[in-house]
Amino acid sequence: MFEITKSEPEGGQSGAARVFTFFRDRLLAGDLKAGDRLLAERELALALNVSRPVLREALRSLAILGLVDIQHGRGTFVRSADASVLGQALTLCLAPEPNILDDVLQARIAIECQAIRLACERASERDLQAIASTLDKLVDSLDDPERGGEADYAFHLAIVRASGSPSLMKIYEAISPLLMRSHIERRRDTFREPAITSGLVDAHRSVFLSLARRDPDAAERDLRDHFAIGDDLRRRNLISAYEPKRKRS
Amino acid sequence: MFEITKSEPEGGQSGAARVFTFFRDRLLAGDLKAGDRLLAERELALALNVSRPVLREALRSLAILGLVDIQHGRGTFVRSADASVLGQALTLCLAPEPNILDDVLQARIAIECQAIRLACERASERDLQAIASTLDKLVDSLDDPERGGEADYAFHLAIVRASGSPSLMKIYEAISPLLMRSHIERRRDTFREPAITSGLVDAHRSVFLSLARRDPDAAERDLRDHFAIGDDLRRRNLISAYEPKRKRS
DNA sequence: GTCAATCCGTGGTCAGACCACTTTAGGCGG
DNA sequence: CCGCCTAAAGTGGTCTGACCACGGATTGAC
Repeated sequence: MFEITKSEPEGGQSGAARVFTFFRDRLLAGDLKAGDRLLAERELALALNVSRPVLREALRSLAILGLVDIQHGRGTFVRSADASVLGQALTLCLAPEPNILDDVLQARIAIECQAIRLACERASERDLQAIASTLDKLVDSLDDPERGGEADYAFHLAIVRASGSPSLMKIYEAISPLLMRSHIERRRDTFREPAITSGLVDAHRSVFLSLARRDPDAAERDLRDHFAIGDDLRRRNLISAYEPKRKRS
Repeated sequence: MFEITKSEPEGGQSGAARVFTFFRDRLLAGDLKAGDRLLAERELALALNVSRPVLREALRSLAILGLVDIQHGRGTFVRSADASVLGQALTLCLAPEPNILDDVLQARIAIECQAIRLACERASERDLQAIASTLDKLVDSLDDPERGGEADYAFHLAIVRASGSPSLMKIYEAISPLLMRSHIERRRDTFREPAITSGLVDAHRSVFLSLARRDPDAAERDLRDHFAIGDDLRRRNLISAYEPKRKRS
């Protein structure tokens, strides 16, 4: 009669919360690997001593966090950790803040400046080639705003990847959705004059060269200059948008 | 006969997922503010045209993300955005990586170095006083490892707060749990000799002074030196632990 | 007036049934 | 013998209605 019913707290939680932490800890401990298939809901509910609705509450929560993938008619599978949920969580946390689309650039600068310092130490030849390759794409797509934006992002992402730091990488991925939105909103005002784009390539190239020369201080300085120019450009655009009288003013 | 039953996709999702996104979007849009109380589950289920279990799956997911607070016998309330869930998500994402406790320090350096640059521009007198206050606590608690650790963390947190950047702040809070674990693990090896602690105070003080002088380059340099010393210390400790023959070697 | 028991509204859980989707196994026709 | 097609089995998806557990307010007794 020592059944594990309500008489035992089991960690203080009960019901769905208990099942949720059960699976989460199994995930963290590595008992469940990506691709593993869970038992059917009915069997799991039986095994864990809860009803099916309760089990489903827990599974649904795990699914929201991207830890499992529930497929109708097929089963529930363990998923590898996903950075997209991080991005969503960050977006939710930052949502109430004003001007978040501008502020998130600060996080970007923070990550990239540290990443490029690490990259100067750690980047392999393969990493450098990958960055150089994105630089080529950037040059090729000067006249195409769409592809150009992608190439720009790819360049910076390649730098963060070259840092070899999972933490920096994950955080960078997490802020990417917000960065995208920020980028889109900025491009709405910036009409991308040719003079600017050519300077853009130069800026990227000098960042890359400093990195290839394994000079952390120079690389960070180039990167900061690059960001400062973008910032300045945005400011000037804002001014020129309001200084001459507008129709709806 | 144009009821909103299964004939209308309603965004492609159905059931719990639909309810979840419904509330999430309301949260993002600001229609629901922190502290607001939701309708009772039975009424909500009726209003949203779903059964109570389905509604509960959605609510439970929202609760996991820290967006609502479900209280037995009282009701369900909207919660203000919580960084703790961010920390958990980050921990989950980074869990499979090796040496994550060391690597997360890179993220810390990234955030703090950018934060202190911003703080040099933006910090108010009140911010500076807050930082100075934590510095005093640090001095007071030199002989108490527990309080000393807290004061140390408070000092760095105050700097990030003084940056006035919500993004940096949230990300710093997000990595805090991992930072704590990292700190604990490191202290397990570091026997905190008096000579070190005194140098620690000097390092913090010079960081603060450069910040108070509004000198971004000097402040970042001081900060990086501070981190480098800690890193070096850890390395040296590791070496001294393995260099003389150990029992279990 | 104070304290207690009671009642009501809330979330928490359960059981069983049925629906929808996917896969597979078997039968039927070629 | 091969291939297609249908039916069945297994899975998640949903619903219904009931009951339990907790918190607070109301009401009653002292």
